[in-house]
Amino acid sequence: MNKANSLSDLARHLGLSSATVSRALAQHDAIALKTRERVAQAARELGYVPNRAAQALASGRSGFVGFLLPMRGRGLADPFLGEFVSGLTEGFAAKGVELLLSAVPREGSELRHLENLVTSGRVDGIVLSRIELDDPRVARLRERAMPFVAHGRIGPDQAGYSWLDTDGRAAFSEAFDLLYSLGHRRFGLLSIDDLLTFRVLREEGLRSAFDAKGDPDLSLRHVSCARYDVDGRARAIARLLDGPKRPTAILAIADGLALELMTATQARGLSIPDDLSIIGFDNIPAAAHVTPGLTTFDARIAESATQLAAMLLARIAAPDQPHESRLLEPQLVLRQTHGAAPQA
Amino acid sequence: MNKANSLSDLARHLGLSSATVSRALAQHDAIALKTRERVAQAARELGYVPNRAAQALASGRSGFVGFLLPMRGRGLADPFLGEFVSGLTEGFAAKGVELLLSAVPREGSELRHLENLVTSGRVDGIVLSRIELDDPRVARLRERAMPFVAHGRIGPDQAGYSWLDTDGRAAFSEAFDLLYSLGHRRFGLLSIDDLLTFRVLREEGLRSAFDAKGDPDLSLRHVSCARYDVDGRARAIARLLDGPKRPTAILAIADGLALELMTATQARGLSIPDDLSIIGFDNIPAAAHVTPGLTTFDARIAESATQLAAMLLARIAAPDQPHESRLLEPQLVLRQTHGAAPQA
DNA sequence: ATCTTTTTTGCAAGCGCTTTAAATCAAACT
DNA sequence: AGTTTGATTTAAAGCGCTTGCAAAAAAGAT
Repeated sequence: MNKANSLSDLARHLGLSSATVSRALAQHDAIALKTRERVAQAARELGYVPNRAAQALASGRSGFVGFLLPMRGRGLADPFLGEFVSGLTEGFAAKGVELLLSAVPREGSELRHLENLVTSGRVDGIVLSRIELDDPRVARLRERAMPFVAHGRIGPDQAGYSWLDTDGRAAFSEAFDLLYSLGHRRFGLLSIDDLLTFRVLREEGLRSAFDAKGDPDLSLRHVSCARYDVDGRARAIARLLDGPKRPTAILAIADGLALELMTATQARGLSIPDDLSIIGFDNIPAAAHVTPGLTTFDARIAESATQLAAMLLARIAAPDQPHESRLLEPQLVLRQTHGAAPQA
Repeated sequence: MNKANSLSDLARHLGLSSATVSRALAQHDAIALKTRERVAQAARELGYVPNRAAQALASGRSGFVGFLLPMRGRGLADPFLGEFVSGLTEGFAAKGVELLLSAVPREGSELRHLENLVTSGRVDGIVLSRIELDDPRVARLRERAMPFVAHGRIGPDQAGYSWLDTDGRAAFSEAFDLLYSLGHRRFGLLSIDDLLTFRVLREEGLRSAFDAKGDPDLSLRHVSCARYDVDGRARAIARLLDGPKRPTAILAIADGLALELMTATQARGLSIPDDLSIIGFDNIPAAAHVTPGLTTFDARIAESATQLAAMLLARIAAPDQPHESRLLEPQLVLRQTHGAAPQA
């Protein structure tokens, strides 16, 4: 009962050819069921584990799947990404596939990085997140015929690739309507500069609900900041809070910003929600732990990721199937940062 | 200027043998510098990217490095793991190595999973975290001669493998002394059941500082809970807070527990730090955002991870070098959860 | 100019698996 | 017994790279 370290060891032990053993282990149905069982049994006994590199070279498939981890910002320490990648990992693990975490360098071209990842054959498929309008990565992967799925849509053109998104547009409309019904008329929007589609869609949602009211008393102060610029964020928040006619309700494009806004608000001695109502988006864990608890939308991050993982594996298995898209409805989580508008 | 998809394409284009080209790209110094440059240039122009699977098969090294991601608990949504893995990824990326995130199934043997990872040749090295006393993974990897580094020590035997740890023992002594000097005499310790070495060491640190005082007025209520059991944690916290002679100062083995303790404390209408002082460990981001800010030790998680990455790459490059170990001194971050003991 | 020595390059043999096409075998018909 | 057919298995050719060893070229020594 010595160990079998290669297919041919195993084949010799069984008195079979390595071709048969290979097919048997892959559950090819050209191989008699009895043989398949015999092989599986022997493999188990001899502790045979196939060599991944050899499989990859021969088959052209690495058995890995990639995720581009942006190294600007906080990486996985960002609660959103942490939960997202965790969900991905779990989704893939369920099918025995592993995630390759490919760090996108702070500077240097992300596209070149992606290109290299693809042509080196390190991965069989890729998960794209933080999709931008007309994201060039999508175009590139399509050219290269590399299976991928996107967390988010690239804009008007939503066909020709598989995506999953959370309906931030509907959510922001809903948030506006809620606050309006609570008497708020002076609104603020705290957003980011980047052309990420999620921000564009959420802004649209707010704007359309705002316009739908046709209320002349309504006002909206819209400020935005660079995503990774701490000072810039502080300045944006200051513009929102310190100007004349401060808004009584602010929507933040994501929970991270909402949390910073809360801190800044409290630092100014204002009360939440008595002086200011705040609603965020994502429902990161910290949203529940902060005081008062942040009212926000649950984006079901981990679940989205798990679904994306399954979608990607399906694409890899059948690249010619039509593309699939899913739009999840975020759920409003009512905590303590929203309330009636203050009396003038 | 058509693309070169394989080494031999490139070699043909250059009028060299593929052996020379291979060596040139690897910066072998048996190859003339001029040739190396010529090859590099051509590779760039023809967009040649080596096939990773072929390299792996031929060289016996995959070019990947593995991390076992525990799927019990919150995965990467755990702020500690998120920051840790992020630091790892960054450390490896600096050397062009990618991290394979291998999810350890909720049930099933972690050891078997590890064994499989090793013998399939998917990774050249492994980072182990959450080390237990006499961690069997360490023994296993040693047997298999697979390079690895550990975040933490396995216990008394601290040689024979490379590790990096944060000195939680010293930290907990320091925390105790601080609280003692603030007048606290009734202490609590909120800990976990698992045989993770970090908890054992931190407990030792507290205990030794406690014993060193030899103060008969001192008391210590020590409770612990299963790590992944929400109810269990709540019960443990209740035992700490609701008994007679409630402690006036509690050390939590990690920030996650400290945060839950804070919430529970406030839910009971107690004031922090007026009624109860709390000190945690790790300095996860939430520790700064919570109100009042949590006094804790900065474990420099990301930095530890980055150092571990470098240590692992060094081991892979030179497996016969002596083992290295590093002990980082955590820094006490004074925020608002510690204060003078309440008057009896 | 010849013989060494040192540099530089090439030959060829794998690495361990998958896969195409062909061979073998057993069963089922004439 | 001779075919035919369908079910199984095998031989062999790679996949694209690395690397030990040998050969060729260049440089130095005599």
